[in-house]
Amino acid sequence: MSVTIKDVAKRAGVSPSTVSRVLSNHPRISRETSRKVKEIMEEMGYHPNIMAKSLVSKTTESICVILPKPAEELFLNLFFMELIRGIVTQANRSGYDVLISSGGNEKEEVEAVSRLLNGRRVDGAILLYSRQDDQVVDFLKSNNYPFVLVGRSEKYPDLLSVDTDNVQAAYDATKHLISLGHKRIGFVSGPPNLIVSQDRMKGYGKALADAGLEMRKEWIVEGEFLQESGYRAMSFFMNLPERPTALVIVDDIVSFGVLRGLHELGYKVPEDVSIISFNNISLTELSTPPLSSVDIGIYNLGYTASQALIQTVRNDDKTVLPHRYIIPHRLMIRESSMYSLPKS
Amino acid sequence: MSVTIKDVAKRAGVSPSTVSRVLSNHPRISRETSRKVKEIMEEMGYHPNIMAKSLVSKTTESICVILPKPAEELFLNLFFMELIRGIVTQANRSGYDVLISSGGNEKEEVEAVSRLLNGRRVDGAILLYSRQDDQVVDFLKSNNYPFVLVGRSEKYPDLLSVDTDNVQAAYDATKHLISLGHKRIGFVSGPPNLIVSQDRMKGYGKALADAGLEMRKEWIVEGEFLQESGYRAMSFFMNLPERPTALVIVDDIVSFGVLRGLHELGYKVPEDVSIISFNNISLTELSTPPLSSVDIGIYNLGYTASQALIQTVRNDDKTVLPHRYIIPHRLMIRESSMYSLPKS
DNA sequence: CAAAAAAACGCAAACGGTTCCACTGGAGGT
DNA sequence: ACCTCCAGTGGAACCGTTTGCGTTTTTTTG
Repeated sequence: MSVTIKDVAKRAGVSPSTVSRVLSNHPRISRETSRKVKEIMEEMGYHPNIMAKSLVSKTTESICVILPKPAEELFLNLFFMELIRGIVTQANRSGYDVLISSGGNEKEEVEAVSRLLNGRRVDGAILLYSRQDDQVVDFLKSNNYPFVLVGRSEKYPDLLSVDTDNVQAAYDATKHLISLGHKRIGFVSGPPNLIVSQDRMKGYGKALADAGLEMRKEWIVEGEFLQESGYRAMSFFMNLPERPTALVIVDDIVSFGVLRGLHELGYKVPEDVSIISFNNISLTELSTPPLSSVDIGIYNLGYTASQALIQTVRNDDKTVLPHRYIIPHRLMIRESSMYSLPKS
Repeated sequence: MSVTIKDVAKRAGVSPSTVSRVLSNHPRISRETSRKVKEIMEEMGYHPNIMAKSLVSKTTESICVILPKPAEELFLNLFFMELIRGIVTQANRSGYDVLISSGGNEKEEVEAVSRLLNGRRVDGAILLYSRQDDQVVDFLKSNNYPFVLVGRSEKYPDLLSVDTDNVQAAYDATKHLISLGHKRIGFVSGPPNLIVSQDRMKGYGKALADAGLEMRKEWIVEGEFLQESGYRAMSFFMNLPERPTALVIVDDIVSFGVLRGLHELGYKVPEDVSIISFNNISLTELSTPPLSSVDIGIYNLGYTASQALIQTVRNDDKTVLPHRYIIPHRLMIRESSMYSLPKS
């Protein structure tokens, strides 16, 4: 069928071993033989069978990325595209392939990742999200498989991971609003079991506390990473007797919903309500008004994650050296928070 | 190291062949043996080695999707995320894995796809874009590898492909604008070597012709699938002595740029200029004003593509039955084109 | 110039499965 | 009681590579 190493060997009058050694340019192959074999390979259209190779070498030169539980919801987010782009670019650059997998629920995720790792189809995994108590992490950890987490785990603080300092990022964002004179600052959060929601909430609270401002329960709502969440949050906030004048929002996508809600209720951004959110996906600058956002370097997160993982799996002694890579963030101030509250 | 079929066999007191047969539940294995072997597999934590399996079965149960040339630009688009989501979902559902690959340029794409297919790492490929003269298509076609095209090829009309009827879609969109009373309708196109640009332009032209309207060269601009393109198009259009009153725009992302340009120049949408674009990515409904868009069922495109490909590779006699799947489109009319031109 | 060292290459055993073919034992047919 | 047939299983070759070790050839060296 397809031309194998043996065919090449026969044609070149050498042994298969020699051909193999030419392939991996082994030091003890003569210039001459190497040249000749390569020529014949070219001529016969030889391509190494990757499966056979990984069978014996016990390494697949590929990694997988596990999409979070409700891929249907979250996948919509530009966030993941950016991340994947970073991962794929880096991986391909290092000669690795990337395999994408998703599961309808956490159990299916575990099954998928088990099939992939246990079946030796991939060398390692990248997890795009860290839930509070993640079965996938448990699995990977207990089987001692190489993996890197984009985010962080509370249960295992010492994992190989790449993350944003979300507490600090939220702190900075909140402080920015405070510096504009706001005293009543609300927070629109994501799913409470996501570490990222918790961290950002924490930074928000810390900034308020440091400024001597009160943090009111009714100024905090939880939701999903969906536009609807922002929209619903608005009808709630705006019916309050005492409304927040500024909002920290857990994700840009939610901000879009907030924007729409505010618009429909007749409020102006930033005059009536100033807002700032996280991730700085493209499009934040295109909304009206353009959204202030904390750029967390998504592409970079993916790129770094891939790099860290591949470095680990390449390491022969397979010791996963735990390390937390923190990707720097920075505030992108745009119109949605370019308004200082008049002193009243 | 890891528990193999032989370990299980030994422990169960049967031969490896039998274990293998249990795995693929071969008809001629007794209930009893099957039960027992399965029990032992469970107990020992056996997982089949996928590489070994594909080495002999010559099938990998995985496909790859090739990201278009400048992944860095286009990847940004929500379009691809939706598509990939559809592909991955369907593939996983059919027990297939999906491998993502990108290349810096067309040659690298060919190399990647060659490595993957020739190296027997994947069974088939999905191409996300059809350029005018695509080397990847040439490669796949001439090597007789199974693949499906999302889009269409002019060179080979008879490929397995899934597509939108872009001519008709553009026709419908344009006709919609005409029905609102517009006579001066412009077109913002994408890269001219992309079939999709050409088709949409064709439909646009056809609708104009059918309505007896003129199609002026200066009302057509070409660009990229980028916001900037839309932005630039606006400064051009709006400096024309005779400006179009409505625009058909090749992609939603470009519309966002158009919107910004128009906003900065002080024009109102839809009163001064009505616009409609293609793809209906989420966020079209969130812009101000919400964008009219032709929904082309992106997720469905991906889902169908994956289905078609897997069906093909599963077919033993590997004959790729050419077929064009057309995914239906539909107009989503929103505020950006909800304005009838006053009779003047 | 012989011996030792180095260089270049071949042999064969893996890697973990699948599958064709052969073998066994019991059921059914005559 | 003998033959046939078939369900159930085992044996062994093979898929296409890699690699440790041994063998041959060449070069170096005393």
